[in-house]
Amino acid sequence: MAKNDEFDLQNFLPYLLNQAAEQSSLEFQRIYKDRYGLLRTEWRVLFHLGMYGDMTAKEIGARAMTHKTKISRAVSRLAQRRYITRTRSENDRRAELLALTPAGQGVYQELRRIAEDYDARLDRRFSRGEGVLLRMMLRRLAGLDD
Amino acid sequence: MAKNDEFDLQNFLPYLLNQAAEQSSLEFQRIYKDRYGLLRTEWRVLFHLGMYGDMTAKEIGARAMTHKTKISRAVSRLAQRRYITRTRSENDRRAELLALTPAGQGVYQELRRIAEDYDARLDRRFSRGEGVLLRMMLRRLAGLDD
DNA sequence: GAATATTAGTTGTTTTTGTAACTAACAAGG
DNA sequence: CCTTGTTAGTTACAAAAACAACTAATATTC
Repeated sequence: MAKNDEFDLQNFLPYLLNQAAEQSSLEFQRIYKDRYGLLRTEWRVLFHLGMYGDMTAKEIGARAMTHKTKISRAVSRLAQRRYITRTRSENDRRAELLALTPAGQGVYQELRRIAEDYDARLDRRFSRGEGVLLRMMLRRLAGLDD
Repeated sequence: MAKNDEFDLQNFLPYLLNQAAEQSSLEFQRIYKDRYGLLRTEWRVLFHLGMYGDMTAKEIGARAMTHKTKISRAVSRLAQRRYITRTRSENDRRAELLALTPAGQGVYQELRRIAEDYDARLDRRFSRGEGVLLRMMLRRLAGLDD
C-alpha cells in the first residue's frame, strides 16, 4: 500500500486541536466537575463574571461564543446553587444582570487559583517564547482577535 | 491598580484550545455532517481505516483516544450505511476486522481531499515555521508523542 | 400609535454522549 | 479441565448538548 504522501490525520489541525483541547482539559475538568459539581459552561459563566465583572447572559454568550440555551441553563443552575444572583435590568426588562454572590466569589477564587497553576504547569512544556506564540496562534484560530 | 494581574481567561490554554478547536472544526464539520450525514466519531473511524488500513475497533479507539462505546456506535452506523464491512477475526473471535467498502473508500477520498484543502487553508494564516511549530506543540499537549 | 420585526431569555423535544453493566471469547494458574 | 480473571465489543439507562418553538419586552416602520 502506497504511503500517503504527507497528509496525516495527526497533522490535520482540526483533529489535532480537538485532541489537544480534550487532553489538556481533562485534569481541570475533573476538578470543577468532581470537586465543585460544575459543568463546563458553568465554570465558564463563573469565570466570566469573576474576571470581567457583572454582565448579562447575552454578553457572556457573545464573549464565550456559546449558544444562549447553554448559557441559560448554566445560569439557572448557578443561581440555584446561590453562586450568582440575577437582577432584572432597569433599562431593558428582558435582560437580567448577573453577579457573583460571596459564595460564588469564593468558588471563583479557588478555581481561578487552580486554573492559574494548571496553566502554568502546561506552559512548562514550552519555552517562554513558544508559549506566547502558541497562544497567539490559537487566538487567531479561535477568531478572538477579529 | 489592575485587580487581575495578568491571568486572563482568553489565555488559559484549556479554554483557548477548546475555542480554537471548535472554531476550526466548524466548516469541516458542516461538510461531513450536512453533506455526508456523518458524526464526528464516524469520520474519524473512516479516516483511520482509509489512512492506516484495516484494523479493529479497539485499535481505532486506542489511536484516536476514544472510548469504545463511541467507536462501537460509529462502527454500527458506518456498517449500516455500507461504508465499512466487519469480519470476525480468525485468531480472536471476539474482535472484528473493519475495512472500507468501495463506497466507503469513495467517501473517504472525497473527505480527505476536502480535509487537505481545508488544512492548507488554515495553515495559510501562519508562516511555514509557525505551522510546524504549532503542530508540534499541539501533539505534545495531546500526548501523541508519548 | 398600531402593526411588525427583533431581541433576551426560557422551555420542550430530539440527538448524542457518558457510564455501568452485560455477553462472549480468550488466558492463565492451579 | 475448571475456576478466576481479562478483553472486545454491545446494550441499557442517565446526563448533556443541539435545535426548534415559545414568551415577554423593546425597536422599527408606516
